[in-house]
Amino acid sequence: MDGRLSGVGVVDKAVALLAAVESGARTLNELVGLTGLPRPTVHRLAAALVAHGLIRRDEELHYLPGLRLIALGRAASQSLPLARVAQRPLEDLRDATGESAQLYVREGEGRVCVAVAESPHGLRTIVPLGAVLDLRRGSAGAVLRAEPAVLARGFADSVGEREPGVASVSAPVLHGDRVVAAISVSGPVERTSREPARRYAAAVMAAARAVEAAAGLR
Amino acid sequence: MDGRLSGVGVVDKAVALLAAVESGARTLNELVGLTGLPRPTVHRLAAALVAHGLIRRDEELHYLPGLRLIALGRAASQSLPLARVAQRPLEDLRDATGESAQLYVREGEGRVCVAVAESPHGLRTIVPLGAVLDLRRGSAGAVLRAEPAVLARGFADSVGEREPGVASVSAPVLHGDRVVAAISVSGPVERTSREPARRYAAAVMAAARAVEAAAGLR
DNA sequence: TGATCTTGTCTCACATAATGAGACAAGATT
DNA sequence: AATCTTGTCTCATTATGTGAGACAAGATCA
Repeated sequence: MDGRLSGVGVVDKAVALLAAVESGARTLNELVGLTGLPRPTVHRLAAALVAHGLIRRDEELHYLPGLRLIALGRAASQSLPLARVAQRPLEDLRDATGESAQLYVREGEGRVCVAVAESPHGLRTIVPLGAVLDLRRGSAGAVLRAEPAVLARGFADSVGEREPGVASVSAPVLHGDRVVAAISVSGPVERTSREPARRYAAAVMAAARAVEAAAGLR
Repeated sequence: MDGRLSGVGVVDKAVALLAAVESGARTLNELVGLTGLPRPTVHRLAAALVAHGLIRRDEELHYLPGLRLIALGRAASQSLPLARVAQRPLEDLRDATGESAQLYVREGEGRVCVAVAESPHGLRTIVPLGAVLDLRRGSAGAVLRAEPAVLARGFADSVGEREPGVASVSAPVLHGDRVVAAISVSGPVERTSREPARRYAAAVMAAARAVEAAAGLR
């Protein structure tokens, strides 16, 4: 369960249920365990979500993410033109560096991966689309926090900060002087070296410029 | 707003809000108009959803689908192994017929498109991933309703039934004697002719068998 | 075999928690 | 300056969601 509060209890509980189902809970009692809610409450709320297609149940009565979420997820992706427009630059960046490239946007106190281009290597960084990461960690985190030092330099790098063994370099995508997104390359330190910036900073910044141009940001 | 009731009012309202935002409502009053809910209620509920990332607001305070939905949508897709496994057969079917191919599963009194392979033609059928269609219409609807006549024949066809000008042929994907999905080709009647079955039935049924094989259904 | 868990489900008395009319400030139009 | 229209907030009211507990049906035990 994620502990956020919203002022509307039912919504908190319903979202906790969605998160629990997303994270693989299948049986009623698993949902109860994961959310900490009383069983009848889980049952009733889950039933309500099922009625709306946000949760579904298979023939064994297992709870699963509802198919309605597919369309909602699509709508969310499409509501962010930046993600669509960044796809090409991301792929170029991936091809130029050989490493996985991602686009992140800030979301409250976290950051969300909204576009990816995966490295062809067998050993590569994988950040699932939609993944919510810690805003306090990683080079993309530093960018999205709009750290003055980072903005002055035009990029940020990190080694094993968010996850051991992976290094990354990120650059801000700017709209005027506002950071609207962070574009990153990341890969295993074995390939990227302990000073990934030296190798990748230029390419990442170029990609950021490409995204800005494609998005028509001045 | 979709008028479904679930027994938990707050959930109904929250879902109505998600639907409204999905369908493009951007301002508070648009949400009010679309859902029929009182303004303070919309405001409070929307704020709650924003706190959880299911809705987001841009710098102009417009309401937009929340990025959290991206991950949930992914989870929903992945929870349906059939969709992943059907991708190849769908593409083969598309290539064999030149028309768009879709996989539908039943969801309550509707049907949801869970996988697609789009025709290369300029004029083609487009069914967005996650789209919820009428179970009562179209050849895929007949399949998912498990109509005896359809099951006996092994396929269904329709011309201009769900949407004027488009014809389709669908076959059931079976698990034992249970219909678990419908696989379809559809295109403009100008190309498919008024008797699409003659041309496509065999290919669609073959695709259904391929999906069953790939999914390990006996 | 019968006893004991553990499922999912449902009811219902209770008070928490959501409600929504109304008021407010701040822009935008007039 | 007067009038809409935004988004936002409060607060008295009670509708609404709550969850302990009971139930039936399997599963697993002895």
